[in-house]
Amino acid sequence: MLSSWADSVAAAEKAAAGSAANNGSVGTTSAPTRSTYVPPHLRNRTPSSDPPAPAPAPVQGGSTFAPSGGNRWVGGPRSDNCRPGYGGGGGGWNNRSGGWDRGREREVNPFAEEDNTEQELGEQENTGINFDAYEDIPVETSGDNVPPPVNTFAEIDLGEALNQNIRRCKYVKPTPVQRHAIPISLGGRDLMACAQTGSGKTAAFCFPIISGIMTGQFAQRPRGRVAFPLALILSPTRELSVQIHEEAKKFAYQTGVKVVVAYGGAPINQQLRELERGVDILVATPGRLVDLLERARVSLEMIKYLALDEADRMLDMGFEPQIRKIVEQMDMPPPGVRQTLLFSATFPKEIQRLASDFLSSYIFLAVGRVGSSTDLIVQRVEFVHEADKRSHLMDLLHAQKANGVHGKQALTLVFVETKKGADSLEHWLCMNGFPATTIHGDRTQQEREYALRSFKSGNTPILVATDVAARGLDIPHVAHVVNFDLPNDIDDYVHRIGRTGRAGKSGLATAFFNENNSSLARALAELMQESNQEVPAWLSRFAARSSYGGGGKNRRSGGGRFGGRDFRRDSSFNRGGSGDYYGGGSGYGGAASGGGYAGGYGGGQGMTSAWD
DNA sequence: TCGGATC
Repeated sequence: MLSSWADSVAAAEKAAAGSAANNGSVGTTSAPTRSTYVPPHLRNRTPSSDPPAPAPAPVQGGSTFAPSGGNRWVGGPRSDNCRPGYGGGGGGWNNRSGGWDRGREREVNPFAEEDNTEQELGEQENTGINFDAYEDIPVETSGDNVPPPVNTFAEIDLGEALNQNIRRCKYVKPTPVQRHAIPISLGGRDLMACAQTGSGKTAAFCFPIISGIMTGQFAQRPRGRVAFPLALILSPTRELSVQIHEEAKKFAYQTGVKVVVAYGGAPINQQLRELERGVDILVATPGRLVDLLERARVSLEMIKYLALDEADRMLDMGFEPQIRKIVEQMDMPPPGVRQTLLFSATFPKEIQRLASDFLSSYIFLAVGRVGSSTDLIVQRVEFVHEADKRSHLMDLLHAQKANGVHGKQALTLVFVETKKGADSLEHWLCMNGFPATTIHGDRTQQEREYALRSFKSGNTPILVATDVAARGLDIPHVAHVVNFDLPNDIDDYVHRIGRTGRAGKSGLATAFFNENNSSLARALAELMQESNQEVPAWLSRFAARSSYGGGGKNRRSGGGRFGGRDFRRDSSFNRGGSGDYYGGGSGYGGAASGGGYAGGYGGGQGMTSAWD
């Protein structure tokens, strides 16, 4: 029993060994300060020979940042016997966006660190991209006049600077979502896209935005106290915004397109200074953006592109008011004037209906996950009473350890329901000899980011997390996701298990189920069946017992193999019935042609696709 | 209910 789990992890680890590490890049992306507006495509013409920048003008509101609140930003994270000491080397706010180092105006090469990483990891790390796994991805598009997909980056005119960054990223061929979404976006169309994280969707919306900003003729934007971004990318968690920012900086390197991130929990002054130096693409979490808008430090008047990542989360109960405020009640241009791109792995139909308020004549795109026909995530459900969860987890971890499955190449991500529960489980694991850390909303931002780094590096190979880590985070080498507490919503389950099995690799997801999870039984059983997983008989019995009579609370919403379905086409939805839960079958399959491999880029061993 | 998201 136990050994079979461990074997699965071992298999997952083996398969996962190919994905290249994606260490966060570090550095500043500061364009030289200019007194007059220069179109982005004319900026940074000769970056390598840029003369040293003149001393920057004094920054409004005090040029030295002093953490006025006192210790919150100064000290390390709380000391835990489990968390390695905070030696000052790796942490600190000045580490990422470089706001403390204003004298240095040259754009830092975001690829520098990665080259080292790749060498460290060695060749075997880079041979595992499973190209075959996505030749038969099911794809559905709907809407009027859908632009045809492309098979290579070369077919798209993204401009030389962007093409060079694509080569630097070692992207060889576009992923399915990129093949479809990029031509749609370049065609100026609004888009609602269902695609799993790890399917390359960040690039899918960043490439067209960057390209559009480079080639577009935009009115001159005043420099000064108010920032006028041309593109806005919103995401539901701070860490995800950080991740998108880091990726976008790579894509925008030496294009002259300036990407700035703004999120809460971090000192705002630094972000304000970045904004004052000019911003083309603003990546933000909703709360901090609202703050900036209310302070009149950002105007959305010039927005040409609006992208919502994890769009279904952004439009659910908790976030919708803030999103409506940003999108509808400030100075954002209306749909049809701006271009709107919505991305998520799941798209409940009710949310699709809400989202259509933000869109104009949009195209719906659904891309199945990699290897959807033979799902690469092995899902297991164990019946575990509440009181037995800890010891059961311990059994799993011991079995993994006995199999030598631990450390950097086999990270274990444990999801729990509450923040207190996360702390308590982390403490308990540490007491029992398993190096663990935790990420949740009660920790300071500094602690959260430190925990994530420590986990990614393998330093703390167990991460106990709330749903803050469920969506979008790109953590290579997560071999095992444990749903210690199952979520109430099947979509959250889909997002959680999506932290493993990335980039066409396999992964293992174990869920602890008991009578408290009855309401999830049906949706879980259906999801597992749909993805060719073994459904325990006892779970089927739970599912039968808790039948809701159709499309009630736990409606299937498109997190499965096919990634969703356009609610505009779903007559049963429009009739208010429930009938077709999956919307599978008929509409799928045609558009994604395989083959067409660009070939020429990185060459040889090091080549990867655009998954990460 | 929980979780996340500004100060």
